[in-house]
Parts: sequence; structure tokens; C-alpha cells
Amino acid sequence: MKNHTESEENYIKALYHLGGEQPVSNGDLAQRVGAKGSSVTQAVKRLGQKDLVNVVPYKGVQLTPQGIRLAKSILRKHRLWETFLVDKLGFGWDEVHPLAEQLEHIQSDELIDRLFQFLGSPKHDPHGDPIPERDGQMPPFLGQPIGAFTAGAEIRIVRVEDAGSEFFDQLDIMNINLGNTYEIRAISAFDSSVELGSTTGSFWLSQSMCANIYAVQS
Amino acid sequence: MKNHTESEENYIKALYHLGGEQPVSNGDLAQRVGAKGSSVTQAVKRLGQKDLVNVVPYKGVQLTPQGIRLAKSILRKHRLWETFLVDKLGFGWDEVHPLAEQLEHIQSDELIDRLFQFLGSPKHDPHGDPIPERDGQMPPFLGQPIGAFTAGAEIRIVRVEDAGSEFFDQLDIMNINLGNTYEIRAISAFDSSVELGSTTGSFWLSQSMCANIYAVQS
DNA sequence: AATAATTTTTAGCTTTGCCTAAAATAAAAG
DNA sequence: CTTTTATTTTAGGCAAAGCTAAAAATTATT
Repeated sequence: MKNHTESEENYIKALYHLGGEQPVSNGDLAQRVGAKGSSVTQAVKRLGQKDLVNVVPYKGVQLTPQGIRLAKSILRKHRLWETFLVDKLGFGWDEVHPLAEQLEHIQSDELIDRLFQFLGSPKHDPHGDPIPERDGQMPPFLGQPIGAFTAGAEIRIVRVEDAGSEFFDQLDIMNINLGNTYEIRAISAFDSSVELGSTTGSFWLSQSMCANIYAVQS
Repeated sequence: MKNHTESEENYIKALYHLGGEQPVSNGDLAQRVGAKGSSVTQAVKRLGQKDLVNVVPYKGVQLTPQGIRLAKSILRKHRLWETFLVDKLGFGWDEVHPLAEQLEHIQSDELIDRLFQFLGSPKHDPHGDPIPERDGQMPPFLGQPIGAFTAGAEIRIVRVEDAGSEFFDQLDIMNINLGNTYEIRAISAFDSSVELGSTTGSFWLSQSMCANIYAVQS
């Protein structure tokens, strides 16, 4: 696994995010990395020469097995750094993303191995997202959206989607955190919002909040 | 304090290392950053336009007060990261330099403030070098070279110079670490090597080893 | 199927940051 | 005080990565 520029890594990351192993269109990729289509055309050509992607002009770009390996290793770094920032330095989960975006480009396998150990070999990051293993294996995606449960269920929050800083702010305001447990008191027939109850009281969660919060039965 | 590229920061760091507040020659700077003289000429021109240095063609380059502030903030980051790598991740002091060289370019004051706290507000890094404070103040440089003491003195190692990986290897081999205490048993009139004694025995240290190891009377 | 609309690519330009080779300046030696 | 040597700067190139504007290919619409 050679050395890659930050830009290259960002393209690989975007490709993995958008399509996984599936091909991605030039336009989508451009939007994701925040560049113009023409820049993307060039960029993927470079990546193609390094066998990180397969390009079919006018059709789309697809990660090669090598590209996928790289993508996962970047994701691993990103999520380990996020874990560090939250668990050790006390950052809020809404603040860590841009920082991890810088830290994920640091090149050193040894560093990542040691960081992993230092953090207690975590399987999931502070948002509950799975941290790829050294060898590329993925721990399970946890939970299902809150809306998928039925009234009466006892649930524990295990994951939140990254749905932008306003979403995280709202979680903070409502004091919702990973690990919290609630009872599902009711589900509105009108707008699918959900009433969650805990020892400290109960409150309603909008459908769009619910869609981004994942839980397991407890 | 705006954003700077990694290359820019490397030049600033090199200037501070070589000359401090004093002017530095093109050639020395080129050697230090590992580039050719012509590249340096360009680079310092760019830095000059950002008021980080004053350039006098054919004469030398000198950091401005702004440049010095930046240099210190980079040094602070570098040394805090080294402290993290050694104290928290268990790296050896010979391994951390290249890693810190990457980490020092991460841009976030908040991150550094939190890291500083997390590490227990250290004043010195794992080599005993002073870590610049937030405001640019420098903690004291500790100790004096071992050769400066007289026979009979009880000393404690407080600092080692960065004299290359072979030097660090030798320290490891001889099991010399910061905090170790010794008695100065003898100083050779022939080659200025020094005999150090501890509870576990005694051994001789060459003059050139001594010159890079700093201690205080204890 | 032909045209219109959208998407992608090409062509050409910009900046950063490095390079080599040649010209200019400063320093050292006779 | 010239001449030789060493250092520094210019000049001109190259690669990465971005941009705009125009051309080409694909997709959608009559």
C-alpha cells in the first residue's frame, strides 16, 4: 500500500461513500468532493493509472479491490480518530468530523495500531458506526431506525446517522446519547412521530429525527 | 493567524530551527528543508508576501514577529504530539519525530488546547525540550551537558539533544532515560569521557555522548 | 427518429512547489 | 585589485489539482 495524496484519498473516500463497490457518476462524485466535473474527470484518470479505480468514460467510476482496501483503511483511521477525540479529549460528536478529516490522512500503520489499542480495540465509533478492522473486515451495522419498533418496546440507542450539525445540535438539546434507554410509549398515526419515555419523563420525536436514530431492543 | 500550507510551515520551522530570530542563508535553509536553492528562493518570496519573513536578496532571510509566532505554534504542536505518542501510545523517543512532523500540521487550536490538558499541561516534551506555551512564552531549557559537572556530583538526566537515531539507539542500549539519576564517579583526563555510577553499577560515557545529554544536580 | 437538455470530456489557463541549467552577485584567493 | 570560486537568483520546465468555456456524448422529449 503506497503513499497517496490527500486529494486522492478524498476521492477514494467519496467513491466508497457514494457507491461502495458500485460505480458512481462523475456528477455525484464532483458534488461530493466539492469540485467541478472537469476536475473530477482528470482526477479519476490519475486514480485509474494507479489501479485504484476502473473508469468507463461517460459511464462511471468504480473502485477496484485495491481501491476498496484503501477506502476502508481511511475509514478506519477516520473513525479511530473520532473515537479518540470524543473519548479521550472530550469533544462533542458534532465537532469531531472536520478534525478527523484531517487526521485520517496521517500515514503510519504503527500509529493506527497503537491508537486502536489505546482506545481499547473499539468496534464502533462515537456515532455507533462500525470501525473497519485491520484486515478490512467490517463489524456489524448496529440497530434499526426508531420508527421500525412497535409501541411498548424497550430500546437502547446504539447509533446515529451523520445528518448534519443541526441534527446533532438537536440531539444535544434533547439530551439524547448513545447508550440511553427508552420505552416506546406511542407512535402517532398522523405523522409517524414517536413518544419516548424514560424515568425522567417522556417526549415526542419527529419522524425525521427517528429516521436517523438507530436502536436495539433491550 | 491564517491557514498555511504544509510546505510553508516547514520553511518557517526550518528558519526558526536554524536562526531563531537571526537571518539564515539560502543554502542552509535549502539543506534543512531538503530542496534546491532555487526552490528556496521562490518559497521565501512567497513567505515574504505574507509577512512571515523579511528577505534581503543574496543576504539572507529572517522571520518577522509574525513568523516567529507561527514557528512557535508549530513547535508547540510538534512537541505536544511527541508527548502524546510517547506517554500515551508507548512509542520510543527515537520513533516519534517523523510522526510528529505530520501531526504538527493539523489545524485546530481547540484540538491543541485539549491535547495539552489531556497530557497534564506538560512544560517539556519526552526529550526534555521546552514546549512553547499558548502565548509563545518558552519554559526554561533544562540542565547542562553532563561534561559540565565535576566528579562527585549527583545528577538527574533531564534532557537529550536530538542527535539522530543512532544516538537514541545508543541511549536505549545503555538504558539511559529521562529521570535517571547517577553519581559522577570520574572524568577522564585523557578523552573527557565520564564514569557514571548508580545502584546497579557503573559505566563510562564517551565525550560525544555526554555532550548531548543534559542533567541537573539532584 | 430528430431535436432538446443534460452530463461528461477536452482544451487551455492558474497556482503551488519542485526541478535543472544558465546568469548574476558576493566572497575568497592570488 | 583582479580573478577564481561559491552562492544566489532568474529563466524555463514539469506534475498535481483546481478552474472556465467549448465540444462531444448520452439521455430525455417531442
